[in-house]
Amino acid sequence: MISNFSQSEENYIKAIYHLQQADGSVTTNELAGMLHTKPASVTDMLKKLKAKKLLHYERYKGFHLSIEGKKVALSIIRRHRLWEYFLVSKLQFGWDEVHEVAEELEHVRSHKLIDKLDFFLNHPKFDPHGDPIPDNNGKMSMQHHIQLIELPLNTQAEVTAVNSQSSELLELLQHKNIHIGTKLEVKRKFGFDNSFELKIRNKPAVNISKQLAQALNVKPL
Amino acid sequence: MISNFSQSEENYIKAIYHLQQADGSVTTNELAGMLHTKPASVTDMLKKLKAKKLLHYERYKGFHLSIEGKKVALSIIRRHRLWEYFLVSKLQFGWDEVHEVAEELEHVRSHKLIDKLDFFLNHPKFDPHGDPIPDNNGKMSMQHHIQLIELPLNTQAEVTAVNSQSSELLELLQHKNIHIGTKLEVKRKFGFDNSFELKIRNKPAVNISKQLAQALNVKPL
DNA sequence: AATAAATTTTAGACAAACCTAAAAAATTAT
DNA sequence: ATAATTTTTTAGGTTTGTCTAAAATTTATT
Repeated sequence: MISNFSQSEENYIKAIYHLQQADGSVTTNELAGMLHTKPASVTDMLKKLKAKKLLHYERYKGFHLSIEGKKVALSIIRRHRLWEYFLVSKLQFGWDEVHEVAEELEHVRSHKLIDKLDFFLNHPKFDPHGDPIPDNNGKMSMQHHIQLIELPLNTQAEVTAVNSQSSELLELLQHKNIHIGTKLEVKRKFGFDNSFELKIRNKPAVNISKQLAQALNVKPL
Repeated sequence: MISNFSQSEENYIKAIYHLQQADGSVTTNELAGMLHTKPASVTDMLKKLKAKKLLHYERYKGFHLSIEGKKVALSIIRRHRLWEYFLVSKLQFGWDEVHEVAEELEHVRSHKLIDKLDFFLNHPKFDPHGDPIPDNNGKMSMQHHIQLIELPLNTQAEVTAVNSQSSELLELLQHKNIHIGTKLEVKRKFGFDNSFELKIRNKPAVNISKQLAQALNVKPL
Protein backbone atom coordinates (compact mmCIF):
# COMPACT_ATOMS: atom_id res chain seq x y z
CA MET A 1 0.00 0.00 0.00
CA ILE A 2 2.95 2.32 0.55
CA SER A 3 3.64 2.91 -3.12
CA ASN A 4 6.97 4.52 -3.79
CA PHE A 5 7.69 5.51 -7.34
CA SER A 6 10.33 7.80 -8.72
CA GLN A 7 9.36 11.15 -10.13
CA SER A 8 10.10 9.85 -13.59
CA GLU A 9 7.96 6.75 -13.14
CA GLU A 10 5.10 8.91 -11.89
CA ASN A 11 5.34 11.13 -14.93
CA TYR A 12 5.14 8.16 -17.25
CA ILE A 13 2.18 6.68 -15.41
CA LYS A 14 0.29 9.94 -15.50
CA ALA A 15 0.99 10.49 -19.19
CA ILE A 16 -0.10 6.97 -20.06
CA TYR A 17 -3.31 7.48 -18.12
CA HIS A 18 -4.17 10.64 -20.02
CA LEU A 19 -3.29 9.17 -23.40
CA GLN A 20 -5.28 6.02 -22.89
CA GLN A 21 -8.37 8.03 -21.95
CA ALA A 22 -8.61 8.88 -25.61
CA ASP A 23 -7.37 5.79 -27.45
CA GLY A 24 -7.85 3.06 -24.88
CA SER A 25 -4.30 2.04 -25.60
CA VAL A 26 -1.07 3.93 -26.11
CA THR A 27 1.88 3.69 -28.48
CA THR A 28 5.56 4.26 -27.81
CA ASN A 29 5.80 7.25 -30.11
CA GLU A 30 2.76 8.96 -28.66
CA LEU A 31 4.15 8.68 -25.18
CA ALA A 32 7.61 9.84 -26.25
CA GLY A 33 5.97 12.86 -27.84
CA MET A 34 3.97 13.72 -24.75
CA LEU A 35 6.98 13.44 -22.45
CA HIS A 36 9.45 15.16 -24.78
CA THR A 37 11.69 12.17 -24.68
CA LYS A 38 12.88 9.57 -27.21
CA PRO A 39 11.07 6.34 -28.07
CA ALA A 40 14.05 4.31 -26.89
CA SER A 41 13.76 5.83 -23.43
CA VAL A 42 10.07 5.00 -23.36
CA THR A 43 10.76 1.36 -24.14
CA ASP A 44 13.21 1.19 -21.25
CA MET A 45 10.69 2.61 -18.85
CA LEU A 46 7.90 0.37 -20.13
CA LYS A 47 9.94 -2.65 -19.17
CA LYS A 48 10.36 -1.30 -15.69
CA LEU A 49 6.69 -0.47 -15.26
CA LYS A 50 5.71 -3.85 -16.62
CA ALA A 51 8.01 -5.53 -14.10
CA LYS A 52 6.22 -3.57 -11.40
CA LYS A 53 2.91 -4.79 -12.78
CA LEU A 54 1.67 -1.29 -13.45
CA LEU A 55 0.88 -1.93 -17.08
CA HIS A 56 0.06 -4.55 -19.66
CA TYR A 57 2.62 -4.48 -22.39
CA GLU A 58 3.99 -6.74 -25.11
CA ARG A 59 6.76 -5.71 -27.43
CA TYR A 60 5.60 -4.09 -30.64
CA LYS A 61 1.99 -4.10 -29.44
CA GLY A 62 0.62 -1.10 -27.59
CA PHE A 63 0.18 -0.94 -23.83
CA HIS A 64 -2.21 0.32 -21.17
CA LEU A 65 -2.29 0.62 -17.41
CA SER A 66 -3.23 -2.28 -15.15
CA ILE A 67 -5.84 -1.80 -12.45
CA GLU A 68 -3.02 -1.11 -10.05
CA GLY A 69 -1.42 1.35 -12.48
CA LYS A 70 -4.68 3.22 -12.83
CA LYS A 71 -4.93 3.55 -9.08
CA VAL A 72 -1.48 5.05 -8.96
CA ALA A 73 -2.32 7.40 -11.83
CA LEU A 74 -5.44 8.62 -10.07
CA SER A 75 -3.59 9.34 -6.88
CA ILE A 76 -1.05 11.41 -8.81
CA ILE A 77 -3.83 13.26 -10.58
CA ARG A 78 -5.53 13.84 -7.25
CA ARG A 79 -2.38 15.43 -5.88
CA HIS A 80 -1.90 17.52 -9.01
CA ARG A 81 -5.43 18.90 -9.04
CA LEU A 82 -5.60 19.56 -5.32
CA TRP A 83 -2.44 21.61 -5.59
CA GLU A 84 -3.83 23.50 -8.58
CA TYR A 85 -6.92 24.29 -6.58
CA PHE A 86 -4.76 25.48 -3.71
CA LEU A 87 -2.60 27.66 -5.92
CA VAL A 88 -5.57 29.39 -7.51
CA SER A 89 -7.94 29.66 -4.57
CA LYS A 90 -5.46 30.42 -1.80
CA LEU A 91 -2.33 31.83 -3.41
CA GLN A 92 -4.11 33.82 -6.11
CA PHE A 93 -2.36 32.28 -9.07
CA GLY A 94 -4.05 32.60 -12.44
CA TRP A 95 -5.32 29.24 -13.67
CA ASP A 96 -2.99 29.51 -16.66
CA GLU A 97 0.09 29.63 -14.42
CA VAL A 98 -0.47 26.72 -12.11
CA HIS A 99 0.30 23.72 -14.25
CA GLU A 100 4.11 23.69 -14.04
CA VAL A 101 4.19 24.34 -10.32
CA ALA A 102 1.58 21.67 -9.63
CA GLU A 103 3.66 19.37 -11.80
CA GLU A 104 6.39 19.62 -9.16
CA LEU A 105 4.21 19.68 -6.08
CA GLU A 106 2.38 16.52 -7.13
CA HIS A 107 5.53 14.48 -6.52
CA VAL A 108 5.72 15.32 -2.83
CA ARG A 109 4.51 12.03 -1.46
CA SER A 110 2.82 12.15 1.92
CA HIS A 111 -0.63 10.77 2.46
CA LYS A 112 -1.08 12.94 5.47
CA LEU A 113 -0.16 16.05 3.53
CA ILE A 114 -2.71 15.36 0.83
CA ASP A 115 -5.45 14.43 3.28
CA LYS A 116 -4.89 17.57 5.28
CA LEU A 117 -4.67 19.72 2.17
CA ASP A 118 -7.94 18.26 0.96
CA PHE A 119 -9.54 19.04 4.30
CA PHE A 120 -8.10 22.55 4.36
CA LEU A 121 -9.48 23.22 0.89
CA ASN A 122 -12.83 21.77 1.97
CA HIS A 123 -12.82 18.72 -0.31
CA PRO A 124 -13.05 20.46 -3.66
CA LYS A 125 -14.60 18.32 -6.40
CA PHE A 126 -13.20 20.15 -9.42
CA ASP A 127 -9.92 21.87 -10.13
CA PRO A 128 -9.66 25.44 -11.49
CA HIS A 129 -10.02 24.19 -15.06
CA GLY A 130 -13.16 22.28 -14.21
CA ASP A 131 -11.53 18.87 -14.22
CA PRO A 132 -12.70 16.50 -11.50
CA ILE A 133 -10.45 15.78 -8.52
CA PRO A 134 -10.34 12.04 -7.68
CA ASP A 135 -11.11 11.26 -4.06
CA ASN A 136 -9.02 9.01 -1.83
CA ASN A 137 -10.39 5.94 -3.59
CA GLY A 138 -9.93 7.28 -7.08
CA LYS A 139 -13.59 8.12 -7.54
CA MET A 140 -14.35 11.26 -9.48
CA SER A 141 -17.51 13.31 -9.57
CA MET A 142 -19.14 13.32 -12.93
CA GLN A 143 -19.82 16.55 -14.63
CA HIS A 144 -22.10 15.65 -17.53
CA HIS A 145 -20.88 18.63 -19.41
CA ILE A 146 -21.10 19.25 -23.12
CA GLN A 147 -19.30 21.63 -25.42
CA LEU A 148 -20.89 25.05 -25.56
CA ILE A 149 -21.17 24.46 -29.32
CA GLU A 150 -23.67 21.71 -28.67
CA LEU A 151 -25.84 23.66 -26.26
CA PRO A 152 -29.35 24.25 -27.70
CA LEU A 153 -30.60 27.81 -28.05
CA ASN A 154 -32.17 29.56 -25.07
CA THR A 155 -31.07 26.89 -22.61
CA GLN A 156 -29.68 27.95 -19.24
CA ALA A 157 -26.27 26.43 -18.60
CA GLU A 158 -23.29 26.92 -16.35
CA VAL A 159 -19.67 27.08 -17.47
CA THR A 160 -17.93 24.07 -15.93
CA ALA A 161 -14.59 23.68 -17.65
CA VAL A 162 -12.19 24.94 -20.29
CA ASN A 163 -10.44 22.77 -22.83
CA SER A 164 -7.22 24.72 -22.82
CA GLN A 165 -5.07 26.38 -20.25
CA SER A 166 -3.45 29.02 -22.41
CA SER A 167 -3.11 32.49 -21.00
CA GLU A 168 -4.63 33.86 -24.22
CA LEU A 169 -7.83 32.00 -23.43
CA LEU A 170 -7.79 33.28 -19.88
CA GLU A 171 -7.25 36.82 -21.11
CA LEU A 172 -10.15 36.60 -23.48
CA LEU A 173 -12.47 35.08 -20.91
CA GLN A 174 -11.59 37.72 -18.39
CA HIS A 175 -12.28 40.41 -20.95
CA LYS A 176 -15.68 38.91 -21.68
CA ASN A 177 -16.30 38.38 -17.98
CA ILE A 178 -16.81 34.65 -18.26
CA HIS A 179 -15.56 32.33 -15.52
CA ILE A 180 -16.09 28.81 -14.32
CA GLY A 181 -19.55 28.95 -12.76
CA THR A 182 -20.88 31.71 -14.98
CA LYS A 183 -24.52 31.08 -15.91
CA LEU A 184 -25.44 31.84 -19.50
CA GLU A 185 -27.58 30.87 -22.44
CA VAL A 186 -27.07 30.94 -26.19
CA LYS A 187 -29.38 33.40 -27.93
CA ARG A 188 -28.31 33.03 -31.57
CA LYS A 189 -25.91 31.05 -33.72
CA PHE A 190 -24.60 32.67 -36.90
CA GLY A 191 -23.96 30.10 -39.59
CA PHE A 192 -21.64 32.33 -41.59
CA ASP A 193 -18.72 32.23 -39.14
CA ASN A 194 -20.22 29.95 -36.50
CA SER A 195 -20.12 32.74 -33.98
CA PHE A 196 -22.54 32.81 -31.07
CA GLU A 197 -24.48 35.41 -29.20
CA LEU A 198 -24.57 34.73 -25.48
CA LYS A 199 -26.65 36.24 -22.72
CA ILE A 200 -25.32 36.38 -19.20
CA ARG A 201 -27.82 37.44 -16.59
CA ASN A 202 -27.90 41.19 -15.88
CA LYS A 203 -25.31 41.80 -18.56
CA PRO A 204 -25.50 42.97 -22.15
CA ALA A 205 -25.27 40.29 -24.85
CA VAL A 206 -21.78 39.08 -25.77
CA ASN A 207 -20.46 37.70 -29.02
CA ILE A 208 -18.25 34.65 -29.07
CA SER A 209 -16.20 33.09 -31.83
CA LYS A 210 -16.41 29.46 -32.86
CA GLN A 211 -12.94 28.84 -31.42
CA LEU A 212 -13.94 30.20 -28.04
CA ALA A 213 -17.20 28.25 -27.99
CA GLN A 214 -15.23 25.08 -28.61
CA ALA A 215 -12.96 25.78 -25.69
CA LEU A 216 -15.85 26.04 -23.23
CA ASN A 217 -17.73 23.21 -21.55
CA VAL A 218 -21.07 23.83 -19.96
CA LYS A 219 -23.59 21.92 -17.88
CA PRO A 220 -27.25 22.51 -18.77
CA LEU A 221 -29.24 23.53 -15.70
CA MET B 1 19.90 34.93 -10.99
CA ILE B 2 17.86 31.90 -12.08
CA SER B 3 19.71 29.43 -9.90
CA ASN B 4 18.98 25.84 -10.77
CA PHE B 5 20.44 23.23 -8.50
CA SER B 6 19.62 19.58 -8.15
CA GLN B 7 17.85 18.35 -5.06
CA SER B 8 21.04 16.69 -3.98
CA GLU B 9 23.10 19.84 -4.43
CA GLU B 10 20.55 21.79 -2.43
CA ASN B 11 20.72 19.28 0.40
CA TYR B 12 24.48 19.56 0.54
CA ILE B 13 24.38 23.36 0.49
CA LYS B 14 21.85 23.49 3.29
CA ALA B 15 23.75 20.98 5.42
CA ILE B 16 27.01 22.88 4.95
CA TYR B 17 25.29 26.09 5.96
CA HIS B 18 23.99 24.60 9.18
CA LEU B 19 27.29 22.95 10.06
CA GLN B 20 29.37 26.03 9.46
CA GLN B 21 27.11 28.09 11.72
CA ALA B 22 28.76 26.23 14.58
CA ASP B 23 32.35 25.66 13.49
CA GLY B 24 32.82 28.34 10.86
CA SER B 25 34.19 25.61 8.65
CA VAL B 26 33.15 22.06 7.88
CA THR B 27 34.93 18.75 7.43
CA THR B 28 34.18 15.94 5.02
CA ASN B 29 33.32 13.47 7.74
CA GLU B 30 30.98 15.85 9.54
CA LEU B 31 29.05 16.46 6.38
CA ALA B 32 28.91 12.77 5.47
CA GLY B 33 27.52 12.10 8.93
CA MET B 34 24.86 14.77 8.65
CA LEU B 35 23.71 13.57 5.23
CA HIS B 36 23.93 9.84 6.00
CA THR B 37 26.25 9.35 3.10
CA LYS B 38 29.88 8.28 2.71
CA PRO B 39 32.89 10.63 2.81
CA ALA B 40 33.81 9.64 -0.73
CA SER B 41 30.46 10.86 -1.99
CA VAL B 42 30.95 14.12 -0.17
CA THR B 43 34.29 14.69 -1.87
CA ASP B 44 32.65 14.15 -5.25
CA MET B 45 29.99 16.71 -4.52
CA LEU B 46 32.46 19.20 -3.08
CA LYS B 47 34.27 19.27 -6.39
CA LYS B 48 31.03 19.99 -8.18
CA LEU B 49 30.01 22.73 -5.79
CA LYS B 50 33.46 24.25 -5.97
CA ALA B 51 33.26 24.28 -9.77
CA LYS B 52 29.98 26.14 -9.41
CA LYS B 53 31.71 28.61 -7.08
CA LEU B 54 29.36 27.87 -4.23
CA LEU B 55 32.12 27.07 -1.77
CA HIS B 56 35.75 27.59 -0.90
CA TYR B 57 37.49 24.29 -0.76
CA GLU B 58 41.00 22.89 -1.01
CA ARG B 59 41.73 19.22 -0.78
CA TYR B 60 42.47 18.00 2.72
CA LYS B 61 41.60 21.39 4.20
CA GLY B 62 38.07 22.09 5.34
CA PHE B 63 35.55 24.10 3.36
CA HIS B 64 32.85 26.72 3.75
CA LEU B 65 30.24 28.38 1.58
CA SER B 66 31.06 31.34 -0.63
CA ILE B 67 28.92 34.47 -0.50
CA GLU B 68 26.97 33.08 -3.41
CA GLY B 69 26.62 29.71 -1.67
CA LYS B 70 25.30 31.36 1.45
CA LYS B 71 22.66 33.16 -0.59
CA VAL B 72 21.53 29.88 -2.08
CA ALA B 73 21.47 28.27 1.37
CA LEU B 74 19.33 31.05 2.76
CA SER B 75 16.82 30.78 -0.02
CA ILE B 76 16.49 27.05 0.60
CA ILE B 77 16.05 27.67 4.31
CA ARG B 78 13.47 30.32 3.53
CA ARG B 79 11.48 27.84 1.48
CA HIS B 80 11.78 25.16 4.13
CA ARG B 81 10.62 27.35 6.99
CA LEU B 82 7.79 28.95 5.08
CA TRP B 83 6.44 25.52 4.25
CA GLU B 84 6.78 24.46 7.88
CA TYR B 85 4.82 27.49 8.90
CA PHE B 86 2.17 26.68 6.33
CA LEU B 87 1.89 23.06 7.42
CA VAL B 88 1.43 23.96 11.05
CA SER B 89 -0.67 27.09 10.80
CA LYS B 90 -2.91 26.11 7.88
CA LEU B 91 -2.93 22.34 7.63
CA GLN B 92 -2.89 21.67 11.37
CA PHE B 93 0.22 19.53 11.41
CA GLY B 94 2.01 19.16 14.73
CA TRP B 95 5.38 20.92 14.71
CA ASP B 96 7.09 17.59 15.28
CA GLU B 97 5.71 16.17 12.03
CA VAL B 98 6.55 18.88 9.54
CA HIS B 99 10.25 18.47 9.01
CA GLU B 100 10.28 15.59 6.51
CA VAL B 101 7.46 17.00 4.43
CA ALA B 102 9.04 20.46 4.35
CA GLU B 103 12.26 18.73 3.34
CA GLU B 104 10.52 17.73 0.12
CA LEU B 105 8.49 20.86 -0.45
CA GLU B 106 11.55 23.07 -0.15
CA HIS B 107 12.88 21.71 -3.43
CA VAL B 108 9.94 22.94 -5.47
CA ARG B 109 11.61 25.87 -7.16
CA SER B 110 9.38 28.73 -8.17
CA HIS B 111 10.01 32.26 -7.03
CA LYS B 112 6.44 33.15 -7.63
CA LEU B 113 5.22 30.26 -5.51
CA ILE B 114 7.36 31.27 -2.57
CA ASP B 115 6.48 34.95 -2.85
CA LYS B 116 2.80 34.17 -2.97
CA LEU B 117 3.04 31.67 -0.14
CA ASP B 118 4.85 34.27 1.95
CA PHE B 119 2.11 36.78 1.21
CA PHE B 120 -0.64 34.26 1.95
CA LEU B 121 0.95 33.46 5.29
CA ASN B 122 1.32 37.17 6.00
CA HIS B 123 5.11 37.34 5.96
CA PRO B 124 5.84 35.24 9.02
CA LYS B 125 9.15 36.02 10.70
CA PHE B 126 9.64 32.78 12.60
CA ASP B 127 8.83 29.16 11.85
CA PRO B 128 6.89 26.90 14.22
CA HIS B 129 10.06 25.99 16.11
CA GLY B 130 10.92 29.63 16.61
CA ASP B 131 13.67 29.72 13.98
CA PRO B 132 13.80 32.88 11.88
CA ILE B 133 12.59 32.80 8.28
CA PRO B 134 14.99 34.62 5.92
CA ASP B 135 13.33 37.25 3.75
CA ASN B 136 13.78 37.54 -0.01
CA ASN B 137 17.23 39.05 0.47
CA GLY B 138 18.35 36.50 3.01
CA LYS B 139 17.88 38.84 5.97
CA MET B 140 16.59 37.24 9.14
CA SER B 141 14.95 38.87 12.11
CA MET B 142 17.00 38.58 15.23
CA GLN B 143 15.49 37.00 18.24
CA HIS B 144 17.99 37.76 20.99
CA HIS B 145 16.84 34.73 22.84
CA ILE B 146 18.63 32.92 25.62
CA GLN B 147 18.22 29.47 27.08
CA LEU B 148 15.58 29.31 29.75
CA ILE B 149 18.33 28.01 32.03
CA GLU B 150 20.06 31.38 31.84
CA LEU B 151 16.99 33.46 32.57
CA PRO B 152 17.32 35.31 35.90
CA LEU B 153 14.70 34.74 38.57
CA ASN B 154 11.45 36.71 38.45
CA THR B 155 12.07 38.04 34.96
CA GLN B 156 9.17 38.11 32.49
CA ALA B 157 10.07 36.29 29.30
CA GLU B 158 8.38 34.80 26.29
CA VAL B 159 9.03 31.36 24.86
CA THR B 160 10.51 31.90 21.40
CA ALA B 161 11.95 28.60 20.26
CA VAL B 162 12.65 24.97 21.07
CA ASN B 163 15.96 23.23 20.58
CA SER B 164 14.51 19.93 19.51
CA GLN B 165 11.67 18.77 17.37
CA SER B 166 10.97 15.45 18.99
CA SER B 167 7.37 14.47 19.53
CA GLU B 168 8.23 13.63 23.13
CA LEU B 169 9.13 17.25 23.71
CA LEU B 170 5.93 18.38 22.04
CA GLU B 171 3.89 16.00 24.17
CA LEU B 172 5.47 17.26 27.36
CA LEU B 173 5.02 20.91 26.42
CA GLN B 174 1.42 20.35 25.54
CA HIS B 175 0.85 18.64 28.85
CA LYS B 176 2.40 21.56 30.69
CA ASN B 177 0.54 24.00 28.47
CA ILE B 178 3.63 25.76 27.20
CA HIS B 179 3.82 26.96 23.58
CA ILE B 180 5.82 29.34 21.47
CA GLY B 181 4.64 32.74 22.67
CA THR B 182 3.82 31.66 26.22
CA LYS B 183 4.82 34.35 28.75
CA LEU B 184 6.40 33.10 31.93
CA GLU B 185 8.92 33.79 34.65
CA VAL B 186 11.18 31.58 36.73
CA LYS B 187 10.25 31.63 40.40
CA ARG B 188 12.80 29.23 41.88
CA LYS B 189 15.74 27.11 40.84
CA PHE B 190 16.46 23.94 42.82
CA GLY B 191 20.15 23.18 42.91
CA PHE B 192 19.71 19.54 43.81
CA ASP B 193 18.35 18.43 40.44
CA ASN B 194 18.47 21.73 38.58
CA SER B 195 14.73 21.72 38.26
CA PHE B 196 12.80 24.99 37.93
CA GLU B 197 9.57 26.36 39.16
CA LEU B 198 7.80 28.45 36.53
CA LYS B 199 4.88 30.81 36.79
CA ILE B 200 2.64 31.36 33.81
CA ARG B 201 0.14 34.14 34.20
CA ASN B 202 -3.26 33.07 35.55
CA LYS B 203 -2.04 29.52 35.97
CA PRO B 204 -0.74 27.52 38.92
CA ALA B 205 3.02 27.11 39.22
CA VAL B 206 4.62 24.41 37.07
CA ASN B 207 7.76 22.39 37.67
CA ILE B 208 10.22 21.82 34.91
CA SER B 209 13.22 19.51 34.67
CA LYS B 210 16.69 20.62 33.71
CA GLN B 211 16.40 18.79 30.39
CA LEU B 212 13.23 20.63 29.52
CA ALA B 213 14.64 23.99 30.57
CA GLN B 214 17.58 23.40 28.26
CA ALA B 215 15.28 22.71 25.34
CA LEU B 216 13.49 26.03 25.68
CA ASN B 217 14.64 29.41 24.42
CA VAL B 218 13.10 32.58 25.76
CA LYS B 219 13.25 36.29 25.07
CA PRO B 220 13.24 38.55 28.16
CA LEU B 221 10.50 41.16 27.89
C1' DA C 1 2.89 -10.38 -52.31
C1' DA C 2 7.00 -7.85 -52.31
C1' DT C 3 9.03 -3.71 -51.13
C1' DA C 4 9.22 0.70 -48.94
C1' DA C 5 8.34 3.33 -44.91
C1' DA C 6 7.42 3.91 -40.30
C1' DT C 7 7.55 2.23 -35.63
C1' DT C 8 9.62 -0.08 -31.95
C1' DT C 9 13.26 -2.40 -29.75
C1' DT C 10 18.04 -3.55 -28.72
C1' DA C 11 22.85 -2.46 -27.98
C1' DG C 12 26.04 0.39 -26.23
C1' DA C 13 27.19 5.13 -24.03
C1' DC C 14 26.79 8.89 -20.80
C1' DA C 15 25.87 11.88 -16.61
C1' DA C 16 24.44 12.19 -11.84
C1' DA C 17 24.84 10.52 -7.47
C1' DC C 18 25.98 7.13 -4.94
C1' DC C 19 29.13 3.10 -3.29
C1' DT C 20 33.68 0.12 -1.72
C1' DA C 21 38.45 -0.50 -1.40
C1' DA C 22 42.91 1.34 -1.67
C1' DA C 23 46.12 5.28 -1.65
C1' DA C 24 47.52 9.77 0.04
C1' DA C 25 47.77 13.30 3.38
C1' DA C 26 47.20 15.12 7.89
C1' DT C 27 46.98 14.46 12.73
C1' DT C 28 48.16 12.27 17.09
C1' DA C 29 50.79 9.58 20.05
C1' DT C 30 55.00 7.47 21.45
C1' DA D 1 60.82 12.73 14.81
C1' DT D 2 58.92 8.71 13.63
C1' DA D 3 55.18 5.56 13.81
C1' DA D 4 50.31 4.76 14.31
C1' DT D 5 45.86 6.43 13.50
C1' DT D 6 42.44 9.05 11.42
C1' DT D 7 40.75 11.73 7.69
C1' DT D 8 40.33 12.64 3.02
C1' DT D 9 40.85 11.64 -1.65
C1' DT D 10 41.23 8.75 -5.76
C1' DA D 11 40.08 4.89 -8.66
C1' DG D 12 36.85 2.12 -10.34
C1' DG D 13 31.82 0.26 -10.01
C1' DT D 14 26.59 0.50 -9.77
C1' DT D 15 21.90 2.30 -10.68
C1' DT D 16 18.59 5.38 -12.80
C1' DG D 17 17.17 7.65 -16.60
C1' DT D 18 18.50 9.41 -20.55
C1' DC D 19 20.60 9.30 -25.45
C1' DT D 20 22.16 7.71 -30.57
C1' DA D 21 22.62 4.41 -34.00
C1' DA D 22 21.50 0.11 -35.72
C1' DA D 23 18.46 -3.93 -35.93
C1' DA D 24 13.89 -6.01 -35.71
C1' DT D 25 9.16 -5.80 -36.56
C1' DT D 26 4.91 -3.95 -38.18
C1' DT D 27 2.25 -1.18 -41.43
C1' DA D 28 1.51 0.91 -45.87
C1' DT D 29 2.22 1.14 -50.83
C1' DT D 30 2.62 -0.36 -55.31
